[in-house]
Amino acid sequence: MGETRRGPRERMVFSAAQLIRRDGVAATGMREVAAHAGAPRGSLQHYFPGGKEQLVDEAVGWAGRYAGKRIARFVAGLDEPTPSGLFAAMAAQWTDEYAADGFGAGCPVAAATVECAAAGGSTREAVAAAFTTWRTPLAEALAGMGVPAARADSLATLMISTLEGAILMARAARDVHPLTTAVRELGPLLDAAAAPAP
Amino acid sequence: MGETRRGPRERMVFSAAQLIRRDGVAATGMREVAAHAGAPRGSLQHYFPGGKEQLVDEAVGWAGRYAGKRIARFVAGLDEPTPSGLFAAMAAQWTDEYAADGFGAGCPVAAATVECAAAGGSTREAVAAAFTTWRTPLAEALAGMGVPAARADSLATLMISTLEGAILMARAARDVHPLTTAVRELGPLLDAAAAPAP
DNA sequence: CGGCTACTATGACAGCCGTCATAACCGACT
DNA sequence: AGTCGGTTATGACGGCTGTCATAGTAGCCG
Repeated sequence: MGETRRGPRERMVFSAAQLIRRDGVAATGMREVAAHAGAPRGSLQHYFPGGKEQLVDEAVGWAGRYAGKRIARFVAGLDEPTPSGLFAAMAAQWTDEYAADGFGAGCPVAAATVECAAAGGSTREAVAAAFTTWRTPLAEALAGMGVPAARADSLATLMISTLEGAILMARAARDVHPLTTAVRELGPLLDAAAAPAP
Repeated sequence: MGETRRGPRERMVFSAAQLIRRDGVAATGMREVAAHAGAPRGSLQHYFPGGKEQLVDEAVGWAGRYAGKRIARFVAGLDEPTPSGLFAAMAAQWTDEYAADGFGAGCPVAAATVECAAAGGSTREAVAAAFTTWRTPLAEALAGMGVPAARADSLATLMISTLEGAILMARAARDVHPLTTAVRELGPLLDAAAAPAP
């Protein structure tokens, strides 16, 4: 475990991310977050004086850092480092979860983007930062696999775009098909970019 | 105009779709929909006895049919019909809107998916149907351009996934870059699939 | 003219929300 | 022993939500 050893503050951020990626931002209540984290309700205003917006922002930031750190782990787990293998590992995280626990949850950053991008609060900057903390290590990993620096960032953006969209369609259809299709169709393109120029 | 000539019922569905794609499902109130449509509040329970869920479902269905019908118009507008040209036209609809009106709105189907996929109501089936209504004519258009039937549906899924994800990242960053990147990187792959097999 | 249907109008209701105010606990330090 | 800062506890508040009940109006039809 050790999970429950983390302080109540971090547990609430984690719980907020989990509830947001399942039900969305608006449908996730502050009281619900505290209850899910096993934290006292009174701690909410103590740890998050900025209110719900601060809690959502931190949950989004946590998700972005989590995704960014996973990149290195995925690369380390590959037999031979190829862009298509990395993308397949990223998608497998979702197909595995959907096969094991059902299609109940998506990406919390996507949820916050859909619900808060137009509102103009600080959450829009938080989601932008989260995508950056996700894309940057991904682009660096691609560069380390031989992708020219000029294209690495573009392909990283493409990979995240396609993955997010495939997650969306998979949840809608309750079928991992969009995810497996994305891996199959995009793989050759990614590896071709890593091949040494002729 | 002619727009205002449509009955109040259709106007409310249209307004619901517009508000949902901007603020999300939960943040869009019934009273707000009626006001936006210039329709009397009392008509809500008359035209939508199924409540908010019915209204959201119909808004999602409308959006799916709209996207499906746009495919034929895009194809008709191309100088020479190629998969990459079609994808570019689909993305251009978003880059044009974002350039003209800002990044205030996304895809209503995506919003409904994020917020209602876990709830288990009828909306999840509505979003699944909407994606099908969108993907089917797209796959047929690809097949008409020479893409083998077996791959047409996969590429259609890939195109919608990537487009939805790029819309998401574009709104987060307030930058159309993800959309233009998707078109540039995915174009060659799509056209290669339409080339006659060697 | 009566009546019937389609639509509109309005107010009330219970429920949940985020936020705030206030007070109590509690371990630590001197 | 005392007190002080970091936590927790609890209740209240106003506002908004979806939904319902009820009454009212308009217009066609016999």
